[in-house]
Amino acid sequence: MEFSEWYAEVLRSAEVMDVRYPVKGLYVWLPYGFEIRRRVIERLRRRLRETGHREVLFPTLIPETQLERESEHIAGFEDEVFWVTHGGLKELDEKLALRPTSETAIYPMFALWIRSHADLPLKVFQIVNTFRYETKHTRPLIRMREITTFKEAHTAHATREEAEEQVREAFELYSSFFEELGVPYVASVRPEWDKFPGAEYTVAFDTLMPDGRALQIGTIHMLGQNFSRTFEVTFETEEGEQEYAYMTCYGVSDRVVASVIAIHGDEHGLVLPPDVAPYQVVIVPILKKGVRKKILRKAREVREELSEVARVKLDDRDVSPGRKFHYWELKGVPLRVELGARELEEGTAVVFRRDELERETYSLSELPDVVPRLLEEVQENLRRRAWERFEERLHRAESLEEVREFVGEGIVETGWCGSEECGRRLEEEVEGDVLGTPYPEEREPEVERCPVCGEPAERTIRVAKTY
RNA sequence: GGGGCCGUGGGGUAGCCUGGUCUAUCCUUCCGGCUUUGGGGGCCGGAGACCCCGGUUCAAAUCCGGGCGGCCCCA
Repeated sequence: MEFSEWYAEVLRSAEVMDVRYPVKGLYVWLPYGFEIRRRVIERLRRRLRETGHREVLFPTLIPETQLERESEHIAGFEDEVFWVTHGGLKELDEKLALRPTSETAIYPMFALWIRSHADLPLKVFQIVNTFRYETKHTRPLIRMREITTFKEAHTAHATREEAEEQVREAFELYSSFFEELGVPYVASVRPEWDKFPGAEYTVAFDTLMPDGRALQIGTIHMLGQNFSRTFEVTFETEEGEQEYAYMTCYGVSDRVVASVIAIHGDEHGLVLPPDVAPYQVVIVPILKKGVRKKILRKAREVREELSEVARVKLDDRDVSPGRKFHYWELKGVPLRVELGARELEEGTAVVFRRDELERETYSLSELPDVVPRLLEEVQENLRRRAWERFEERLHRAESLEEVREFVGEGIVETGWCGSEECGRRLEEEVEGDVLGTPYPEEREPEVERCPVCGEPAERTIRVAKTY
């Protein structure tokens, strides 16, 4: 089955999202999907807090004059901003933008909050929805007009070095976050022509969808003093001078959930990493006349015991076991415990692993030890498997022909002389997008020559078809 | 930015070209009942649809125009 088709089908049948909301690019999170989303958010929220970021919440609306203060920034967004133009029947004196991103909402407040070097560093984050007037093929969680879960952090620092250090911290933070979800990635410094509007440079994380196209799943922007100059974010140094703050911002969107779904899923449906699975274990009692009550009683016992070590669901609906098996596989529950007359007699249970689709029998008494161990194994196995598949599709190419050959089926690395002209030519020649150069910066490029001009390569450059 | 295809119960579809027994097909789903339950069980009964607006026509799911929505290809 083709990826788009599979993806749409899984979102629907596993009840992640309902795509039937009657506005293009807007979708409804269903309870099951919402639980996955919530767990993904919580993991990132915890990491941000642990690294000293404090959570805030800014308004959704940004006045036009404020949004347009940074010219380069607004130029990058102006054709995709949603505007609120009326209050009731009255036209507003000043239009209000639905935030396409929050820099211009947040930094004027930074200007008020930051007075002295003692106020720095300032590190905040918020988890909000943002809006983009997408005109082309929208897709749930991948390209939406309302991004429902933008987890954006904004920081201000006294020195460039500290801001650079913050970029590295953000890189570590996101790397471990993606690792935890088993989502493989490469981090690249985006080319000049594709950086965040208004930033000095942008580091982006890209993963690969099953169809071979790259998906940007996170970005880190070094803003330098660009925005602090525009928004007058100044502080008094120890020497008593006024100086502009050095700033960074970074964010991850709903796409991270899309990548978890797409990367781990299989022909049976979702395969959820135990860390973010709403249920980690489902108990399916196999009821038979006569012993029905006994089996149910035992199943409840098992549920109580396992609840100490995992999130457990007992499915005691009056439908056939086969149907329940399919249902919970579709939902991606990592482990299934099957309990029937046979097991009851032997004091055992069958445990089925969603990732490998394999069964094994354990004694009931060892289940509380086995389950956490298996959950860890599933988590690790998904991560490892995903990385293997990812690396298989990381290609190296010396010539344009080779780049062209691989560009539809993964990320291609080749040499680059460093000129924008060659970068853009490369995109045209191979019908792909330049993702950028490796971050952290490599010592020597692996490919010796730029395949476009033939000059010695200064950097490795990555190309892929993108979403 | 350019081009193409499509919209029928909750999901997937037949019908549309050639307007009229369409009182709209089939599968699935859902509800009630009985019977079942070790990989989507069976039987009986029931519920549920022509995207919206306008036009052509005696007559529109079907033809025409627009809107909204979806999918695909190319740049």
